[in-house]
Amino acid sequence: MSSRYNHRDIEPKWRARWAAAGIDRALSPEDAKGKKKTYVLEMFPYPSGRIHVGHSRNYTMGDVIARFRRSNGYNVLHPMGWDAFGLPAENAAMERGIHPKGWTYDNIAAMREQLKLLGLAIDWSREIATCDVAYYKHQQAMFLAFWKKGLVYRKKQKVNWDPVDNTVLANEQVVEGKGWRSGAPVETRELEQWMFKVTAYAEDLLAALEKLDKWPDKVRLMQTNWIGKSQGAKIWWDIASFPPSLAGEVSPTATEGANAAAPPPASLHSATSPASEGGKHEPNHARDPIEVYTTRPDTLFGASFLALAPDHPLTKAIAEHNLDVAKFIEQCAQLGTSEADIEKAPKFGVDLGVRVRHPFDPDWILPVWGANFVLSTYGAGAIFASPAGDQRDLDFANKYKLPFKPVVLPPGADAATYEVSKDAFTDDGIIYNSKFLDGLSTREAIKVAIAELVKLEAGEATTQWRLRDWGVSRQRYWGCPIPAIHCATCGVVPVPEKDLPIALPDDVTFDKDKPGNPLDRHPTWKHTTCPQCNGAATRETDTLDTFVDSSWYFARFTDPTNENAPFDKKLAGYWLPVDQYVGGVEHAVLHLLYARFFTRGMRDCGLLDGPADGEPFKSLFTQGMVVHETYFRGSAPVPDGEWELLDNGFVVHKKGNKRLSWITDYLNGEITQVNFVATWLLPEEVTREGNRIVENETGLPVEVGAIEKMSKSKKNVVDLDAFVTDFGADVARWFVLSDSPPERDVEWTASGVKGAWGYVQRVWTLVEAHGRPAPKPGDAAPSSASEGDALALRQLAHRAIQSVTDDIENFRFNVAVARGYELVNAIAKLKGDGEGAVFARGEALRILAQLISPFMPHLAEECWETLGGEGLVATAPWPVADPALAARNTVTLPIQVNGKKRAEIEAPKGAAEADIRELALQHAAVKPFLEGVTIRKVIVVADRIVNIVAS
RNA sequence: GCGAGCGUGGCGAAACCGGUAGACGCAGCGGACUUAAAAUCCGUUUGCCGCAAGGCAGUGCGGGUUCAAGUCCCGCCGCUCGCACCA
Repeated sequence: MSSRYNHRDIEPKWRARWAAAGIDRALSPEDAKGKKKTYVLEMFPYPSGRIHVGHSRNYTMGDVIARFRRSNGYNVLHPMGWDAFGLPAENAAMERGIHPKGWTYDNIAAMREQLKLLGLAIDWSREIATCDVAYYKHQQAMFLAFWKKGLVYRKKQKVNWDPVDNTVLANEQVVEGKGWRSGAPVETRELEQWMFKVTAYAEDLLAALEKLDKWPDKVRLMQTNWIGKSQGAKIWWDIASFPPSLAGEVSPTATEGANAAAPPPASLHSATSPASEGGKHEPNHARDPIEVYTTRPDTLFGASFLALAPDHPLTKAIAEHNLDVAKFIEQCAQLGTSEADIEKAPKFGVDLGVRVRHPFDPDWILPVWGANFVLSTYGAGAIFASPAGDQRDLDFANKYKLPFKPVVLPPGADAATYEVSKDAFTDDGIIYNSKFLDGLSTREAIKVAIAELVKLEAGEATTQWRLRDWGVSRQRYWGCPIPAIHCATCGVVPVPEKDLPIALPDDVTFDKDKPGNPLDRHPTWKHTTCPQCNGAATRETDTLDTFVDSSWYFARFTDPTNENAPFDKKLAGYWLPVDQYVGGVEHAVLHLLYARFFTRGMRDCGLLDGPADGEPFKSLFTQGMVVHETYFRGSAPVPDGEWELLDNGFVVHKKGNKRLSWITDYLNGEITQVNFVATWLLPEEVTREGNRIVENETGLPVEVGAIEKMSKSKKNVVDLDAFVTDFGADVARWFVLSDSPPERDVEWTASGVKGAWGYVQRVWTLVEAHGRPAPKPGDAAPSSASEGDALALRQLAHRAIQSVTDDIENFRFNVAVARGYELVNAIAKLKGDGEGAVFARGEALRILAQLISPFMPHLAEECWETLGGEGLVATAPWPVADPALAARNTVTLPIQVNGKKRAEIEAPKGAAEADIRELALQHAAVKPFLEGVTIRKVIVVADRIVNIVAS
C-alpha cells in the first residue's frame, strides 16, 4: 500500500534541483523589471563550530518569509554570511594550537554544509566572511572616510585591564572583579582608545525610532532608554570660600583674571559630549565655578548642598590636602561595582570644606560635599541637592543633618502644614518658598528659572545623553586591523588609501605563556614608515571591535564581490533597506544601534545613497530561542558556608575553586547543600524511564536542570546533522515553528518532534493514496464537488489559503502550522471515490502542498510533483482563495439569555435582524428561560450573536 | 528602585475590532488492526453534579464599565525581560 516518506533520499534530491535551477539567486535590478524587491535577512552567525537545532529557528523564520515572498512574485535577496572575527578563535588557538584562521574557515565550511541541509532558499553566491581581506579592506577604507568626516577620534578611556593576560577585558569578561580567564584581579587603566562618534547622531537616532513602526515597541523603548535624552540645565556655582590649605596652594598660580562670574570654558563643551571628555582646559579649582547638571532648576530655592563625585577633579584636588577626603575617595573605590553592591551601598559623603554662593542669592552660602552616589560619568559629575524633591538627596541630608526646606507643594497639600521628612515628593506640583517662582507649576518654573540663570550668566538650558561614544579598540589579533600609523614626529597618521588593505599577518604565535596581542609582538609587522615624513613609524596594533564588522554587512550583501568599493551605490540603493530583519532580542541595543549609526555615517561620507533616512532595517522581528532541559550528574553534597550565589543560579566556591556548581537545595535563602556539576550530559546520552532520567551508559540517575537556551556549555543541544539524518530537515523546520508563537521561546521535546514527524508521514500518505494529478486552479469542478462533504472540504481548503497567507504575513507561524493540521485532518476525513470527493481531495492536497511549501519545502516539492504540479512548487505562484468558496454564506449564531449561551441557530449571512430576532425568541431551547420573565431588550449583532436581556 | 511584557486545561497554546473560551499539537483514556509490540487509524478529553437530557462554575486575585469582558478601566499578587544611585 503506502510507502514511508523517505526523507533521506527525497530531501537531497530537491536541494540539488533547486541549486541546478538557480532559483535562490537574487535577480539584478535590470533582470527584475516589473518585480518588486524584497530583502530578507537573518542576523548572520558567528562560526563557532557546529550548528544545533536551536540555531535553525532563526533561519527557518527568515526562510518562510523569503519563500513566501518569492511565491508572491518578489525579487528576493536572502543571503548568508559569517561574523567571523572574534575572541573564540584566539582562545581555540591558545588551547589547541590551531591558527585562528584555520579554525574559523574550518568551522565556516562545516556550518555551511549544515545550513544547506536545512534547505534554506539562500543565495549562496553572495556568501561573505568578515575575516576575509576582501571584506575588511573596505571596512578599513570606510574607517578612513569616517575619520576624515570627524566620526572617528582618539581618547583616553578607563578600561578593565587583566595584568596577567595583558589585555583589555569587556565588562562581561570581568567576573567578581577578576579576569574570567586568568582569575587575576582586574585593574583599571587609562588607555588611548579609538572611538566612533555615535553621539553625533544622538538626536537623530532617537527621533527616527518613532518612524520605525515595524520594529517591536520593546526594542524601540530599549534604544530610547539607552540613548537616554534628558533635558535640563547646567548651573555654575561661584565659589565663596575654600579650605585654607587648598586656597593657599592654588590661588597664586592662577594666570587668568579672577572673573568668577563668567561662564567657564567648560560651557563650551558640545551638548552631545559626555562630561568626562573635557580634557583641554586646565581648570583652576580655586576660581572656576562648580558646574552641576539638573533637570529640576525649579527647585533651586530648595537647595541644601552641592555634591561632587568621588573622582570629580575638585574632590581629587582637595584630597591631596585633606586626609578625610582622601579616605572618602578610597572608600568609594573599594566598593564593588556590581549591581547588587550598588544597591546595597549606603549613601555616604564628606564635607569638602568648600562653600558656594547660590546663583539667585549671593548671600546664601551652601556647603559642598563629596558623595558616593554621584556619578562622574554623567552630567557634570556634580549635582545640587534639593532634598525635598529627590529621595537620594533627602536620605543624604537626613544622614548628615543638612537643613533644607520643601519648595514644591503637592496638589491638594496645605502650604502651612506640609512637611517632608522621609519621603521626597518628586512629582509635579506648585512652587512655593521660592520668591519669583512662587505659584508657578513645576513646568513653568523650570522655564522661568532657566531664563533667570541665563540672565545672570549663571547657567543655561542643556541636553544630556546617556549614550556614549563607541570605543572600538581591541588589543586582539583576530580582528580588522585599524589603518593608522604612529609617528614620533607626525603623531597619529591615517594609512593612505592606496596602501590598503592592511592585511593581518598569518605568521603569529599563540602561546599561553606569552599573553597579550600577537600583532604587537610580531617581529616585523608593525614596523613601517610614516606616510607624511617617511621616518620610522609603527602601525596601530589594535584591531576593531567585531561589532564594527556587523554594522555594515547587510549593505555588502547587495554587491558582495565589488573590489573597488564596499558596494555599488545603485545596488545598495536598490536593495536597502532590509525589508525584514530577523534575529535575537539580545541585539536590541548594541548591534542594532551601531548598524543605525553606521548607515548614517556611510550616507554622510557619500558611500550610500539609500536609505536616505539612515535606517538600515525597515522591519524587525525578534524571535524566541529554542530551549531544552539540561541534564547533569551530581556528586556528594558539600557543606555550606563557603559558597556564594551568583545571579545565574549557580554557586561558586569562595576559596579559589572556580568550578561552577548547581544548587539542589536552597532553603530560606541559605545554601544548605551544593552538588558539584562534574558533567553535563547531552540529551542523547540520557533516557527517560518513567519519571526519572538515567544515563544510558551507566544506568545511573541523572539530575534534570533548568530549561535553558540551547548552548554548547550546558550540552542541552541536539545536533543538526544527526537530527536531519533521523527525521529530516522538514521535521526540524516544522517543529521549531509550531507550538509556540515565534517571539516566544519554544521547548524542544521528543513529543513535539513526534507530532511533526507524524504530520509529514500523514501528508505523504494522503498524497500517495490520492495517486493521480490534482485539478489545477480554473479547472471546472463537477457538480458533485459543490455539495455535502466535498463542498465542505473545498471551503475549508480555500479558507486555509486566506488564513495561512494572513498568518505568514503577520508572523503567526504557529497558527499557520495549526491550519496545516486542520486541513490534513479534513482531507483524511473525506471518504469515498466519487467524482466530487476526488476533485475536492485533489484540490485540497494541491493547496496543502503550496501552503506548507515555505515551511517544509522538500515535502512540498515531492507532493507537488506527485500531484502533477507544473515546475517547482517553490516558484509556483502563491495560491489565491476562491472568494465564492472562502466566503461563508451561513453563520452559526449563538443565542444568549442574559449573557449565557442557550442555543445556536444557523442563519444565512446578512439575514435581516427582525428574522433573526424571531428565530431566537421562538427557539425551543431558549423558550424555557424566557418563561415568567419580561424581555427587556433583544440585542442582535449581525452575523455574530443574539443576546436576550430579560428579568 | 524605574520601565516594559506576560499570567487561559495535565503541558505547549488559539481566540483578529469586546460577541460560542480552549482551534491545533502533545500527554491521557477507550477502541480497531496485530500472536505481540511498534507504526497507523477511529473515538474521547476544562472542572464539578447527573443514568441521561442537561445544569452549574471557569481565563492569577479583588472590584468596575457593558446587553456582553480572556480582551477595556482601577487596585493587588506572581513570573520574565531591560535599565539601574542618570540628578
